[in-house]
Amino acid sequence: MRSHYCGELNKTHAGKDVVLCGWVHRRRDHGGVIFLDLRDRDGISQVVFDPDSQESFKRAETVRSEYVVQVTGRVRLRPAGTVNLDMSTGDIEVLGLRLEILNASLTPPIQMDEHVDVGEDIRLRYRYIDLRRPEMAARLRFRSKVCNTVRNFLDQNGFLDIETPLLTRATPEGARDYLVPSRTHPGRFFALPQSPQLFKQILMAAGMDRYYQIAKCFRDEDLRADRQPEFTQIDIETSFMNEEQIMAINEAMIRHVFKTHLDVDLGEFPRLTHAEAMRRYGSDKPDLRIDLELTDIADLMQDVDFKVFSGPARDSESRVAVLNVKGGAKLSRKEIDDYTSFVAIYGAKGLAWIKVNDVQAGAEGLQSPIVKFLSAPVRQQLLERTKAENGDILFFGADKSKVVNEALGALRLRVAHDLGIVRPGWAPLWVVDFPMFEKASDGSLSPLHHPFTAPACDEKELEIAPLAALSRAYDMVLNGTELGGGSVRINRPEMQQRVFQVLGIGEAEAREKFGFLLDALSYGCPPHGGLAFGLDRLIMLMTGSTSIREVIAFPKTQSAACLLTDAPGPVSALQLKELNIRIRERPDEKS
RNA sequence: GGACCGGUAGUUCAGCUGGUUAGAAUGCCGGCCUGUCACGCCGGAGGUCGCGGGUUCGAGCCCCGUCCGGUCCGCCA
Repeated sequence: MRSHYCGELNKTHAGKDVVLCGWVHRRRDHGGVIFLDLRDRDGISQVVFDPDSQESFKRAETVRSEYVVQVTGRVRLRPAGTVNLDMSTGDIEVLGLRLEILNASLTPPIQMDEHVDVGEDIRLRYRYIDLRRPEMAARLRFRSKVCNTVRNFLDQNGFLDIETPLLTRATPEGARDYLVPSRTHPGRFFALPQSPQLFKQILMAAGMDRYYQIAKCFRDEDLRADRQPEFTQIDIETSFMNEEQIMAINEAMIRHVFKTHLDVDLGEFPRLTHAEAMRRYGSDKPDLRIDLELTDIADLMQDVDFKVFSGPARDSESRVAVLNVKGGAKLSRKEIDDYTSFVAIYGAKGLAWIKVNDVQAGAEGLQSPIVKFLSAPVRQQLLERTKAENGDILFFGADKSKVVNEALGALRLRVAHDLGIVRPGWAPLWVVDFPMFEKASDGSLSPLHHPFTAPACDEKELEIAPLAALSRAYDMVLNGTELGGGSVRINRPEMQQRVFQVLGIGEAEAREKFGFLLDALSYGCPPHGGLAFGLDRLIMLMTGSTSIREVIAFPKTQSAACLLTDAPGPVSALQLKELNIRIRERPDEKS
């Protein structure tokens, strides 16, 4: 039907007869001459119809936006002065000799016009039109090409692409599962996998040595701009490699992807320990494009009441830290108030601040509601330790560590974006030496990664001081986004049991839920580890998209619905009966 | 579960302190136009102001509820 894509034509095709198929992007009817911008997946070419070919000219008068047409014509250089430098095909045009209308279109709800941005609900409802837009087509193409590069890279490094089941067991830990009722086992349910974690470990036990999969994962949790209920991971696992080797090969892969598709050299990724990341940036996924850092000052503030900072009474979990915002003294009272409400989202009760006008002038040089509570030596040390200079503003956090980290960590990002001091480019890093466990609000321990992560200590140390134990986990972070995370796994059943124990999962319960894993570890499971990348987030970052939905063909809305198909939908009484399911109250069905 | 923003023509939006017949741009329809490229010019059609209730002489505007879309907190081992 077609000889060329619209976007591939250029000067070298001049004089050639071509057949193009595509959508009418725009029609410009000048009465005696009609221009059609014809668009396909690949780009846009201008087709000209003039009255010399009467039949096609007449037909060209009738076509409208988004009609699907086939054009037979001849490529020619555009007349002098009519070259369009903004178009990749702007040197040429196609003289239309024949025009076939393959299908008509209603007036589209989305204008194919880069100057109008349509609401996202309309875009999702009419996704097939939205995806015709060149930016969207380009993003999906980019995604496809990156996947291809990843597959080739892993294939060349000996990784096998192995599929794991989508119908699997519910795991009560972690995120909420999407459940699938079993017809053949009344009252029982499959769960869609939150990740292929256990299957890939079992593949290692099975001697597959190196595995990868571009895998769909499902989590029934509330959505965000960078979170979808179903999403895609580049899932990787290897045997007989330590964390250094695993990190090296994954770093090489990401570096290769950036070089291939963005011509960016990411260089060697720096490393930060989890503790250092929290201390300096208040975050376990710091954006290193921002130079601002937190400074601890608990020792300086020993004699200062936390009320000065609007914080709760001091205790063993407290942290006192300062964020020095370079050049921030120009912030207005209104802006500071806005930041105060901003940190309140993260639980901070207030936001004390000091504008540094003149470091030499003592209290006189500092503009602040709290400076009167600080002695001269404290002021002096504060300025020295935060490396404050004239024109800076210091923001204080004094609260539970968690609150200080989250509030000042988020403030750091927010202020840097507002002030435009985020360095352009790419800032990758590894975060390592994560703690094994953290204390939940009810006092119980929960794993920081997942319960199959190997500790960096032996069983005895783990038992004595679980909160002090570090894990053999690592996260890859890029520009403040967690791109992927992984670990060396536990490969001996005794250690796995011990970790379950620390987590309060008894032996019987562990057997019931993870017996198959413990068995697999008991029959000669090699040392192994791996990593999983969020493919959607990777593509989002690489394409500069603001939402994960921009790089997914058919995403869900924030309430986890599909506006295109109107899923989830009701099912018939018969279907429910076969599944042995009764709905307690049937909610009003949408018409 | 919670906070905040939004919902008015096919689309993107405006609509003042509650007051006559709800506007603009674009798209759409008709006419004119032989070098445009967001073509231009002339004319025209197009509205359940998300939905339900309330206050009022009177509601797009105020109040209550609800639905939908979005951002965030919680949540996401």
